[in-house]
Amino acid sequence: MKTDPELRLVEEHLRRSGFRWTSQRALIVRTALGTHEHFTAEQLLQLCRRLDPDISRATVYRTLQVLEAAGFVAGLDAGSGGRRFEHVIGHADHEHMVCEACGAIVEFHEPGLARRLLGAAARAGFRVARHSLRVYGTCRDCARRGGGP
Amino acid sequence: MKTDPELRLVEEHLRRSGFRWTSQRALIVRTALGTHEHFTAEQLLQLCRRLDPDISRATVYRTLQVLEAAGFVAGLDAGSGGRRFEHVIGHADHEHMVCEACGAIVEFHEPGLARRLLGAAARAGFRVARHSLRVYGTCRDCARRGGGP
DNA sequence: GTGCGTGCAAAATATTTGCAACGTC
DNA sequence: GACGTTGCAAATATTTTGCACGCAC
Repeated sequence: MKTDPELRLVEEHLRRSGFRWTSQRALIVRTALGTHEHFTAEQLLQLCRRLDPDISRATVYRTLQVLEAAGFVAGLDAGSGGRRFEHVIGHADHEHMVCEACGAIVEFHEPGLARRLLGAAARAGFRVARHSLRVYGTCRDCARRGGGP
Repeated sequence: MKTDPELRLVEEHLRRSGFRWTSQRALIVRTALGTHEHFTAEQLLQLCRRLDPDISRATVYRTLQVLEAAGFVAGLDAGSGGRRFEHVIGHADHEHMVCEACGAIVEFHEPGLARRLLGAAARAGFRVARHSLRVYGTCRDCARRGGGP
């Protein structure tokens, strides 16, 4: 099995924070990290169950809380159908475009944006922990198909 | 009662879109616009009930769906305890810094940001309608007082 | 008058919690 | 061995829906 440095990073951090590292948590974290899409708690549960059919829904929810508090996972703007999550590691410095026609979420990278935010914040005496940028509109396909607004 | 131009704007738009303008919708929109920051559906319901104790939870939910589709209200990253919403009107061309220690919300303006977003989006074939940028961290006062993270 | 919108209550979803057993430190 | 974690099931919380009636258009 691939030794995933990101997995190690999470393990390291959780241990240092006084959390225990269990096979369930490893599975959940590995699954979350390996999921490129944005997922709901339920979807993550189903993915995990492919490898461990006995894992409990409650464990997934509880682990997501831990991971969110630790900053390894972040909640997204949810339409209906439950909260969406994404893992944060390795996703540094990217933003999200949300297509309002088809619901697709496209990631994009805007170089230097983070630096400029830090600069603007520093001028206001603000210490930045993280940020959330979301661009709403119409994606290429929907614009072509429907014409859009 | 104050004639709220933003309220008029919403009414105008909804009417034009074929929705009916009812006393309940007026109350919900007025309340949402008058609410400073994020609220859950339940909180909005309680606020509305101070003025109309008979308004139904379902009506608030249904109206929120309409307002969200129309772009007057947007879903936020939800912690636990249900989706959070915020109203969108009047938020043009400035961004928000949110202090996680005291809850203060500081607005700031980052010149050229909108232009760069449009550029990045255009490269991806994305047509931008609006965006939402939120910077989370510690404000000057809280950093000085508590030290922060 | 024609429907959309509303209220109510019930249904469907989503999330949290109590507790005994279990596994990590 | 102590104590955080897990699974299960039940409890809560949140959101949606069916239906009869009322109101905006």
